[in-house]
Amino acid sequence: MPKQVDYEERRLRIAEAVCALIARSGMEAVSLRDVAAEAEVSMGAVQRCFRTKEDMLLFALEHISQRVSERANQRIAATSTPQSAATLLSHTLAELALLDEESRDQAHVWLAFVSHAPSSERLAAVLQETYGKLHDLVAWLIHYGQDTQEIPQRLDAAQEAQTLLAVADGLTVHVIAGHQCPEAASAVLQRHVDSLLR
Amino acid sequence: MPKQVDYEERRLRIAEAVCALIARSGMEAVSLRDVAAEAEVSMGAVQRCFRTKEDMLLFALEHISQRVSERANQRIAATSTPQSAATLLSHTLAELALLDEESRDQAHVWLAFVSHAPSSERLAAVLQETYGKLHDLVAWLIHYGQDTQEIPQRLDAAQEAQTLLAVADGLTVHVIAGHQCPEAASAVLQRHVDSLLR
DNA sequence: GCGGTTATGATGCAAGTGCATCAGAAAAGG
DNA sequence: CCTTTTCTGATGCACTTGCATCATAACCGC
Repeated sequence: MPKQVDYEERRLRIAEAVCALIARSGMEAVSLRDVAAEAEVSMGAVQRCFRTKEDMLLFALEHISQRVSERANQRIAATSTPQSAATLLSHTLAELALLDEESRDQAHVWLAFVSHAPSSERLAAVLQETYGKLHDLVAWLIHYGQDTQEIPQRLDAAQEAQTLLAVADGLTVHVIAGHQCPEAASAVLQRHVDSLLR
Repeated sequence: MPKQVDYEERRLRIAEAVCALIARSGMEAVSLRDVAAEAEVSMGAVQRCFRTKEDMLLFALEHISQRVSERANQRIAATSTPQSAATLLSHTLAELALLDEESRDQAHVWLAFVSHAPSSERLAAVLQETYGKLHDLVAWLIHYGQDTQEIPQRLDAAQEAQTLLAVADGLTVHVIAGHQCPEAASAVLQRHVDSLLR
């Protein structure tokens, strides 16, 4: 039996390289050569992992989608010390808004993919699915808050989730566009969550 | 005196072509040749109008920034039949969210520029300025609503303006990403404006 | 007309693109 | 050892890119 290679690991490594490149210099700066250099593999290796460039981008998007979702989910599951539903909600949303320094790259990448969704049906499908999951997550958190009496029953969880997600994404846009600093965005988000309570 | 040409008009024509291309197939599909073809001028003409490609993109961004701002401002100024501050606010925001069919292209273009702002300081500057204007506009509208007693005095106009803008932009993102249809987004926006009244 | 100025668009060019190809390296079984 | 099979990375290729060049065309005051 001949040489065997862990393709999954390499794919991940390449996906990370793609994200780093997008974050650093935008999506149109992503070429197979640059990706290979960034991932410190040869171009041939990249081509072996992904049949086409689009496949590669798609995988990278799936990768960061998964990372974002997972991070939010863990934040909830790993709540050892039981927190109030309100803080859980606001922390989760702050995470989803990708405001902190170390998520900045992911925010760039995410936005880059959104803005290219109209030109690629496959990208659009992944985005749609991820947004669906995030919506369900936020809606669930609101329901939870209603169960603990922190959030008024009269509110429609699904509708409020849409608004909350929109606020989070809008703030991401504002930060990337330089219209707001992350701290101000964080405050706006917090204020809006607070307005749901009471 | 030799041939004279209306450069301003041609620049606008080219800017429109750039926007059409971005909307149709994304920002990395914008090449000087394609722009020239779309604008139905020769490549030489494009090069004469803009020293570099970046200059061209910058002009295109300024163009649509101006269009969006102007449209919102006109909506307000041209209110012959005096409307309630509330409907004025919600209509203006619906316009800013670029939800209707004919603004869809502008939404794509806007988002494309935002996602490239990190790689170009000049683009970022234009975006920042435009966002500043839009914020002031929305804040003014809220103040106006407070003057007419439609919006509670206790609300901080500047803060609510940030949130409203974020909701609008977030919904734009959601529509482009295919997570919501324009009608649903419109409803979310309307609901959030309503929550400010009362 | 004519001269002088400006605009035009075809062409050239070097660099970069995604993808295909293929001689050879590497590894594991015989 | 050698064979067999997988993997590698350099190279080639056709194409596109942004930008520079320049002979020619278009124009207007004279």
